[in-house]
Amino acid sequence: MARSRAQPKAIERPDLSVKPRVPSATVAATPSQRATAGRVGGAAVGGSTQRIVTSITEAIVERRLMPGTKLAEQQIADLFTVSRTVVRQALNQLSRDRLITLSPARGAFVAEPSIEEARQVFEVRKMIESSMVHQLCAVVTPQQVVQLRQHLSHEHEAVMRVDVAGRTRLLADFHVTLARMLDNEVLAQLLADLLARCSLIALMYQSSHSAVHSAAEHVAIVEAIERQDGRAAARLMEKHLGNVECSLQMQPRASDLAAALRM
Amino acid sequence: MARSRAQPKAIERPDLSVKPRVPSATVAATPSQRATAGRVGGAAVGGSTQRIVTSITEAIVERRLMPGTKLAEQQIADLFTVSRTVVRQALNQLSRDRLITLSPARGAFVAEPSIEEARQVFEVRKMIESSMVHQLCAVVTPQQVVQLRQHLSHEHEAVMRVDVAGRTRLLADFHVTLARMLDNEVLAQLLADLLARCSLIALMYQSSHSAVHSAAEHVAIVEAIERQDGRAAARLMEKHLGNVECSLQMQPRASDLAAALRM
DNA sequence: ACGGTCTAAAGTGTATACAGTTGCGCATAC
DNA sequence: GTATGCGCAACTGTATACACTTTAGACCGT
Repeated sequence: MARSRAQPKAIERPDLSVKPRVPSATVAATPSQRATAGRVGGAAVGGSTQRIVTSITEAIVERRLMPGTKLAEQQIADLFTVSRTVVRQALNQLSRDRLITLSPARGAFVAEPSIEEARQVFEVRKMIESSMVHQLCAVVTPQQVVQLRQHLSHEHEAVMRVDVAGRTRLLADFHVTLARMLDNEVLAQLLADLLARCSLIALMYQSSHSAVHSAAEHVAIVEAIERQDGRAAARLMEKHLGNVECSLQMQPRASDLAAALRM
Repeated sequence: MARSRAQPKAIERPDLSVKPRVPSATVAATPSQRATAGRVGGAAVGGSTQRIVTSITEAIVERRLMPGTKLAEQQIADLFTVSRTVVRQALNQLSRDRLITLSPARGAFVAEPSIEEARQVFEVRKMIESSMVHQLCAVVTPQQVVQLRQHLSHEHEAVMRVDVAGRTRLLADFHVTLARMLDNEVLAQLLADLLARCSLIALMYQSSHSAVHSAAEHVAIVEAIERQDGRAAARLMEKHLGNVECSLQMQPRASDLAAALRM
């Protein structure tokens, strides 16, 4: 064996498994799994690639892979028992999703979004989501309100039982759920993309904006939607996102400091 | 040579060249050229890949490649004198940009966005761009107004001299220019992405909404911005996009008919 | 002892080789 | 003459091989 390929299957893997999990599955599943999505029975072309993308995405969102971590191709290839070719495809997709950054000839690293980038992402989210809820108010159905209320109760449960991973996912899913209610897949995917980046941002700048707070604001938004009060809903959404953003900028934290030293 | 590789350099290439062009270069240059962008002197890692992405993107936007056209890997590899490995990377990026669709085990084809998808894209654009101009009105500088006026005059010139490719590019650039004025790269890239898709949509459903009309509406928008009248600007932008969209849906045209027959 | 340079190992970028699948054409049977 | 089945050619998907870049460790010079 010329290189480091040899291990029978996996050695010292940091838990890059593909778990089924709760029946939400939106955030981690969204950014890249659109490209070569289709096909069920036969080939499953992007099958291997997609499996890797999903695993790494989940690993990043769930904080098992910290920002700045190097992702060596051969190492990943060994973990998943595929060739580097497939791994490279996956890394390219992840790079497009802004979850990792590719440094030419040096390798792939888990992204470390800057505070400026965070600001921009939240600004875009405000634009999109305030318009979104505004429009939703005009066309929302009673069933959809019920669905939203159910989601809120799920959020509440997750917060209560201090299920960090679960509540993070649910809090993000809330926004995608709103997008899907407008029957606009383009919007939903766009937002899902931004939310994945937000997950990374949130865990870099350790949001002090507690989950409890977010959940409460979600409740207020849903109430405005139920009243079909578009203006209020839009305003609440903007405020909500502003709060989340503010609680980030407060602390240019450890990980960022480390990044600074590295420069 | 086992396969069809043999031709010295290029044979019967359908004009996939990389032209410098006018100093705008935004639409075609935007969607994918962010991933492995950096580096100037040495390696130029994505260099080859990026060259292919750019060429194909331009070819699609400028109607040299019609929707539904098959893009065979080996053929492209021969044209650019690279291996299929590089071509596949490029095709993956293009697929992520929604400019082509990858059919597993069948190959890559220039995308044929559906009318429904077109509707969704325009809806998202309305959400984003109306908020965008609204915000811009609050922070716009005199220099920026001057810049916008210059852009308008370029549009006017292009329309006058019936420069189809140029005017299409400029009309799209107008929107990206607005985005960049908010100092929000995330927003600009997002919008550029949507605009590339719009180019494809526009040339599939042959917009009857004449360029003259669009240019006139752009003028009205800039005037509102100059007055710093956020409400008016947002309303005008929504109306503008609505007009463009409407003029598409009117005619489910030839290409779409062909697609229908193909099914 | 500290700093610089050289060398070797590791890792990325690209090309090639191979295996599996799809699609098309031809031949044969009805 | 038409329809159906078989076989071959082309092409995609994946693995492997090779070249070049980066990087870290050792050795030498100051």
